[in-house]
Amino acid sequence: MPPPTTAISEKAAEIMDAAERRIRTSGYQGFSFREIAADVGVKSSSVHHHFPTKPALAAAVARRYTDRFEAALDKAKSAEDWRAVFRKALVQHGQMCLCGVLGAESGDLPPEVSAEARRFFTRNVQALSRLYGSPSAASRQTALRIMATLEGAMMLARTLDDPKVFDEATRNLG
Amino acid sequence: MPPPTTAISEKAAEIMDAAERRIRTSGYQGFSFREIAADVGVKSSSVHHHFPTKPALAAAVARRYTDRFEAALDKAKSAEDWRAVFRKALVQHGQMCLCGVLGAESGDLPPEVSAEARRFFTRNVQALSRLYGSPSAASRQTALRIMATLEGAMMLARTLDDPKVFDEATRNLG
DNA sequence: ATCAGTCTATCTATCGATAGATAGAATACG
DNA sequence: CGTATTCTATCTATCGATAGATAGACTGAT
Repeated sequence: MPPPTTAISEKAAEIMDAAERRIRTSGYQGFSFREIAADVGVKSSSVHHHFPTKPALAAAVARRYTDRFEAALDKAKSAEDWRAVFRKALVQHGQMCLCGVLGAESGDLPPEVSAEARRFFTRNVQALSRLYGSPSAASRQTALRIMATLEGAMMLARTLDDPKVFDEATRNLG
Repeated sequence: MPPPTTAISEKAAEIMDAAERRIRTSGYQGFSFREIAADVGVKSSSVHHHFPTKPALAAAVARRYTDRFEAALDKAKSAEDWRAVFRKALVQHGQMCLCGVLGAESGDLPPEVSAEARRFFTRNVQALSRLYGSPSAASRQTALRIMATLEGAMMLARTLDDPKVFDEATRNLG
């Protein structure tokens, strides 16, 4: 038996990889089916075969990103652990948080895409606030502040093209 | 005499207003000369008359934004004052920080535009760090952290479509 | 008469999306 | 078994719309 029957084909996963890379670099408006197709070595019509529309592709990419992010945070016990996960996303790929990019242009995104960006932050703020005791205004405030600092630090580090900026901006988070 | 001879014409200013609004909503890739032209009631060729290229227009808008921002911060004496300026930009116009949007897509921006985004953050981090004593690693770290939190909070508030998120995320900044 | 500002008209390039064809693998049937 | 059918993935070709940009004519104020 081949690897346990996957929901999506290998080619579809390659397409999502390319789309994620492009979106995290240039934003939703900044990628095209033709570019993605060229990245994976097919024609744009083949990309449409796997993902009918641009919003559908972007939403699928965002959903997978959120899933992976939550998996990586599964064992996070402190703000420092969260910082490490964000740091890895920035340094390892040299790129912004996917949902941070989408959030920045959220004023003009197809509904299905902005919904995924919203979902990312809603769920992560909830998870983060659980580290700070029972649900309360105080724990939510702390979670929002930390999430804002992490996302802003990624954006600053990318804009100033210096990963050290992330480390400096996120010292003493908790 | 019309209002004291301005460097740029009134129409050029209108064009920059429209461009700023569009960029803050949709990002650099998300606005076009035709849209801007329609916004101010001219043809796209007239926009080209005032600003030869798209990068030139975006860079001019970013430069003006930085100038105005620094003017508004002229009398800022505390992190709380900074917070108020960012808050006004978010609530009054219901939009992201222009340079926050540009920063998010800074991986694929014309050089003259990403240079303006970089300039915004470089100058503001310097100014902010002056509030925290003589130049030092510590004052710079604090400035970077506060700037990251303010920008991230704007993005979160916009994505979650709730201005209160900004207030919660930026409580106890200093 | 000059000159800034606007217009019409047009160019080339690219966009997202669709149609129709084809090759090959998988599946179902007799 | 072998044959017929269906599915998957890709291709070529094309659609209408829109992108940024340019050339040249017109208008109106100084």
